Amino acid sequence: MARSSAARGTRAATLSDVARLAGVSVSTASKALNNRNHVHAQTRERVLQAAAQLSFSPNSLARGLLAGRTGTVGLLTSDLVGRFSLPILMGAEDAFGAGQVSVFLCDARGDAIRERHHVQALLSRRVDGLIVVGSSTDPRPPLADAVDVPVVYAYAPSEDPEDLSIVPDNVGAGRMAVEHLIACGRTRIAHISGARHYSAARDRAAGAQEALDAAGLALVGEVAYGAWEEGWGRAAAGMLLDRSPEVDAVLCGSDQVARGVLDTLRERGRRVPEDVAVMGFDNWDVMTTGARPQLTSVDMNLEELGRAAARALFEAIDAEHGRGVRTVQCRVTVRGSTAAEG
Amino acid sequence: MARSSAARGTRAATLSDVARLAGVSVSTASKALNNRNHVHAQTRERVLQAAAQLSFSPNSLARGLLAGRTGTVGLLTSDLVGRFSLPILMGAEDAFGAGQVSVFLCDARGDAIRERHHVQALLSRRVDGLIVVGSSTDPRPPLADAVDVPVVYAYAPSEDPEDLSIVPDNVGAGRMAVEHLIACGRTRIAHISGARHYSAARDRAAGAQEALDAAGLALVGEVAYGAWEEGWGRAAAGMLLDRSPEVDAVLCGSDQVARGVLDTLRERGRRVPEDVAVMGFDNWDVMTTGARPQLTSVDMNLEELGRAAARALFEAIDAEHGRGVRTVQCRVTVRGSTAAEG
DNA sequence: AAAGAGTCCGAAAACCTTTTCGGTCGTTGC
DNA sequence: GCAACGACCGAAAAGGTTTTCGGACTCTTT
Repeated sequence: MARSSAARGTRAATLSDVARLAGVSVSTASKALNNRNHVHAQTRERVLQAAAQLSFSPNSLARGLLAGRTGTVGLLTSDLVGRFSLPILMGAEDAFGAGQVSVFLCDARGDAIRERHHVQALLSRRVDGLIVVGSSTDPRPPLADAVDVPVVYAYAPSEDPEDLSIVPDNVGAGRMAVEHLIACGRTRIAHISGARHYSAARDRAAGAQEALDAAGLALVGEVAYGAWEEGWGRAAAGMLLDRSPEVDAVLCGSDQVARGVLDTLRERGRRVPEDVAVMGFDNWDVMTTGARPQLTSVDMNLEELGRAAARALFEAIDAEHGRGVRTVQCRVTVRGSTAAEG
Repeated sequence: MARSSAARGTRAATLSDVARLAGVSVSTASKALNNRNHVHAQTRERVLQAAAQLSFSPNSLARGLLAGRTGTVGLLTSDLVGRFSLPILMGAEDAFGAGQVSVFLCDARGDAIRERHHVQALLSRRVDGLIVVGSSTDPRPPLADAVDVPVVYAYAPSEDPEDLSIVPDNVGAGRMAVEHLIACGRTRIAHISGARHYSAARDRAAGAQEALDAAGLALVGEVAYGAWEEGWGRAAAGMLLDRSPEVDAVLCGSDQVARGVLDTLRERGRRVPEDVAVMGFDNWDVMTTGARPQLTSVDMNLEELGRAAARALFEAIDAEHGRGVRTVQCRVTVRGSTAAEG
């Protein structure tokens, strides 16, 4: 008895068992189960019945060993707790799940040693490909090991331009946000962002500036960089109102920052959206729908990003491996904090 | 050429390649790499060098096929986006990651069909065990298929008491919370909870009542069941203050509800924690640290729960399969909303 | 009746590793 | 010098599946 638990039965049925029960050879049983050519209908029926009776399920290990393909991919993330890797992971699982692919999940915790360890383990399990999900949109070093399967970097691009990376379009997101505010009739727009050393913060600000330039507008004050926290939003909004009371819209670096800004505006007696429109980034539902009024936000389309990464990996497995950085479009989700009727 | 991408090299090195390069047989190479008995030190060295030169990594499929053990487990979750499955998943990955175990991640999206599909796929990949993570603490039906590997249910217990389930101690959490409030000197405690049809809400309320009884206190008003949302917290707090203005502490069903309660208290001019103490459940950092004042909360110890599930699965694989429902203790994380000096 | 065509089935190799068992060689003790 | 023994290495089987190839059988055609 290899398995020791009393609750569990004997070992799983094998193809030989099915063949024996059906009174045919293993090769015939295999062909019958895989709908291969030239098996008598009656024979096939017997085999199918035998397989059902034994609740046979083919051993993927043996199959993978033979085929040189396992139908598995590795998903290497850097911060499972993080807010961003999760929807990506979800999208990837989604795109794979329909087919015959299973996903190995690994969390490197931002530790290079652990990452190499995981990569080695995945390679030894003969994954068909790898998706590497970063924890911020800042570029990350490529995998340390030589990997003989395709790799797609998601969210954080690889520093090596020869690698294939799929990232959100932060510049476009900034542009879209300002365009939305302008469409709402706002002209005196301020920008309270997150931590300056994040490329996401700088890219969004750059996109916002593009849209302002295109409309012949100027930002109210400077971009206020700080932290991705509500507290920063509250503090920055206070300073903004002191210095530039004429502001009629605040673009915030994240939904959390926006929540803080909303709090300060409320306390200072500014009505949202009548006096000041507010919007954030990320479209994190728990932040946006809990806010008063509900928060307009730019959705970074992370699930779609995950799906795109999965699709790209499929392509790379089956055909040619792409290169360079591809971006995924974002979209504005309008709620009460910018729409007057909200 | 099995692999078609030009960027990738030829197929991975196999043990035969190593043996050939080292000038020994495959069996000797195997023994050398696995530190088996009776291999000449010099021979072993040659083999190791050859393996390094070819960057050989043993094929886990072949190994698993032979050993009857794959060193993989399936992690079946019901809502990957959800807030609760993630830390559990993280803890499980943590406990496994140290060893030689890899994790297959599957998300059933609460769909029974998809769940069966995933279970079948996992079984065909010959996982050594399964962890099933629910999306709420309400009991869930056991897996539909007969599974010949150990299964551990985490967060949501199985309806079958013969299964092994590991869940947070919601009753204890409610008790702890009230004990903390009492320790802070509060005696007029109200409870604004979440949706009534969640066992988590009812269990926490029951635990809270136990602690009140033990202290000879009565709840202010009834338990206010509603929804797990900030909006409900705001509304319920308003009603509470209208009906029972003497209240000096509000225990909230979740951190989100607590955030709403805090908002209303602030607007009504009640100081927190001086006039009214507030606490929540879940200890969701983004909710607790963003709040003003920062929110005291009961941490459900979900990562520990994930680790416990992983450990229990290990035991079940190696030895005997446990049964019944085990609970994981919670702990209070004190912040400014109950501690006067915060 | 014989040959040919077609239909179906089975034997065997292949995938890669581990383990068991047998074999070779040198050495030691008598 | 011979037997026994120890140290080391190699052959082979096992694990489960898929695929190729050849063989056997049936049916048709001449």
